[in-house]
Amino acid sequence: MAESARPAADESLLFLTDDQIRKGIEAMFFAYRGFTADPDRILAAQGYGRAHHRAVHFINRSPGTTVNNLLAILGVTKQSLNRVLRTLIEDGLVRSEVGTRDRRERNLFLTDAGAALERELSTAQRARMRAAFRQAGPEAVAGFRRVLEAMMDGDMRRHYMRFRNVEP
Amino acid sequence: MAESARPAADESLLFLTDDQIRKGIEAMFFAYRGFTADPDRILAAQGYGRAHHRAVHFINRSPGTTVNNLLAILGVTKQSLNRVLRTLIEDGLVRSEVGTRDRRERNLFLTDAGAALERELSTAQRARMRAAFRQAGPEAVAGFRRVLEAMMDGDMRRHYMRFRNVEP
DNA sequence: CTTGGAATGTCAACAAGGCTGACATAAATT
DNA sequence: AATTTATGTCAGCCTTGTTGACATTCCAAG
Repeated sequence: MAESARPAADESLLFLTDDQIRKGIEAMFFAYRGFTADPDRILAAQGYGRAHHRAVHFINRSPGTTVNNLLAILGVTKQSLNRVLRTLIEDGLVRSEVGTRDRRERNLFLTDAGAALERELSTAQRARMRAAFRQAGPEAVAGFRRVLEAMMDGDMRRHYMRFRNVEP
Repeated sequence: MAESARPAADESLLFLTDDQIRKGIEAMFFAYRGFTADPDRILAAQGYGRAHHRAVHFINRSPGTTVNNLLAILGVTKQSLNRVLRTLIEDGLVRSEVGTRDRRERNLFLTDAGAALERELSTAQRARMRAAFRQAGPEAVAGFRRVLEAMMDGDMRRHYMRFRNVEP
């Protein structure tokens, strides 16, 4: 805010022009395609889809999670999740145990085979993310995270934040 | 590789640890939900889906674009796109004109009604993006864009970059 | 001019993965 | 004992993706 105020209006807020925002929207669209491309290929080769990936990811992330928990995180209906979960259990990738605390609940775990698939998917996805992070640099990564966190719905931000607080 | 490699490994590369990368992956997942949430509500109320949004968005972005062009950008089959396009044309949101240069081609335009829907969708989506941008600040936005661009597939980056070079 | 091939559209069939509604069961809670 | 909760399951519907086959239109090369 020294001698000239114009640069402040023209430059400091340039990132909020409609055109910049539209660029951001399209960046999000195209980047998400890249984000899912590698796992999609692996999944398709095994007869699975993104829904399976999501389930496997979050079961791995908090082993022993319940069906209800997963429903809240994934934001789908139980019927939809159940269909996916059933195939994963039948195929021996997920193990469903009757809850100890509350025997109505089912605690979900990855089997060794499930963990192997998770690792394969995750490795591919992380490789791309790591390459993008490395290319963009640490400050860009911090900014990336800040913008994404601000873009989440409140509920989702809650899940994103307190994810590790799930009983083992 | 000066006297101490530890600081470089511990701090400067912290953003490349598996845990940081996983955080980035989940941020991307949860943020994309927020990204599409508002348009999804508007679309559902009118009996449309995301596919319609995408078509409307990119026709608005480059009026007169051809079906083939759209196919390349959206990455779906012509049959899939055609179904969406047909309903949009029937509903009077999109106008399809026989190409002048090459009369096999169809040039696609939004009608006034189509432009109105586009505006409604875009306004909602931009509002959220703008709020996120404002909250995160200009440097974060620059980082956000850099990471997303690095995450795109080559093809998609091409579309993202030279988008305005479409004949009018 | 004829023919080959490209661009587009259309029909049919199918699958994944969302959704709703209805209902069953077991277990916890009141 | 009655109710609520967590889960599973059946049936049916929608959107949006896929393949394959085939027609039409029209440019361009022979």
